[in-house]
Amino acid sequence: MLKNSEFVSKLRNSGLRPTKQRLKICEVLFNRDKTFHFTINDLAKNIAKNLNEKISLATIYNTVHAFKDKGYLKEITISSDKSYFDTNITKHHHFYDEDTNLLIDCNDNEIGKVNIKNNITGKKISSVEVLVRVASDTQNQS
Amino acid sequence: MLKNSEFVSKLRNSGLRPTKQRLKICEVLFNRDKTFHFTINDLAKNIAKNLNEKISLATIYNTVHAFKDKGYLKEITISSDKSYFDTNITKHHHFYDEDTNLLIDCNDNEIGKVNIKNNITGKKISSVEVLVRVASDTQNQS
DNA sequence: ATTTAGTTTAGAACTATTATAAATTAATAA
DNA sequence: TTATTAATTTATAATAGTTCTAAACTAAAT
Repeated sequence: MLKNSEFVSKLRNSGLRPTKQRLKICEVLFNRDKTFHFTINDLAKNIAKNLNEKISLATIYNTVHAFKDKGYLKEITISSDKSYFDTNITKHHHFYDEDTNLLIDCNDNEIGKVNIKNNITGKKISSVEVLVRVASDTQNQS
Repeated sequence: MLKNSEFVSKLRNSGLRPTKQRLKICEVLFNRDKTFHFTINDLAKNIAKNLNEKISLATIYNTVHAFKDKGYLKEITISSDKSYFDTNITKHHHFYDEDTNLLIDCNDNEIGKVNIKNNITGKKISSVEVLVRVASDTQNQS
């Protein structure tokens, strides 16, 4: 559990003013034991339900994007209509459960290092992401 | 170069009527030497530019989704606002060039087999996809 | 305390996609 | 063939998710 003052300096250090709204969103996102995967919609509902004061939807969008730009969140796109944010910003891969729509972090025990033998000439690799879609045995798979 | 009659049977075999519009879209998509990566927007512009008769945007959406459902196209989602379709429906991975916004197919010479050591209990893997984002050396990478 | 620049907000605007329902076309039956 | 039927196409409306706007507000600097 991070203290409020830690969020304040975290925000200040990245040139973001530690406003009431941003600090509340920090608490929701980062005061957790486990990685948190969420859509903007999830977050907005969570805030509406658990916080006394309301935060405007525009602010939620602005803040999530600001946090993403500053590297505090990673975006994981599952399909054109499902984009998740992840509080785990380390390099890692994901399982996506098609039955429950849940994203699950992988570690190196689960997916070995991806061996990239040839890169595009003149380019630098900026990220490597593996997405393993899973579904229950009985479902029809794509 | 596939013949028109081949598209007709391809469509009939999957329960889709071989309409004028669908056959035109087949030509645009499948009469190519190389894999074709496109967004709906790309395809709509391509059709508007190269075909004499117009095809309604709704039909383009319907057809691409029908082809995807029948397994003639694969969807590759890059980010929440960029979804590509791929005429290469074999299992393969992609490079995504962030400078040019181009998607490039990988083969096994470029990315080795992904080693999934532990799957989620009770689930079956429906797909494994690797996306390698690349950008020119001088750009700032994410 | 005053000023300045950044932030929040509600609601408008925009964009991509899907839905609707009438007109058209393909397939089937007579 | 022609008539019937069911699928498809179409323009447009509706929807949903996100971004924009500009006024009100707030944090930081003077």
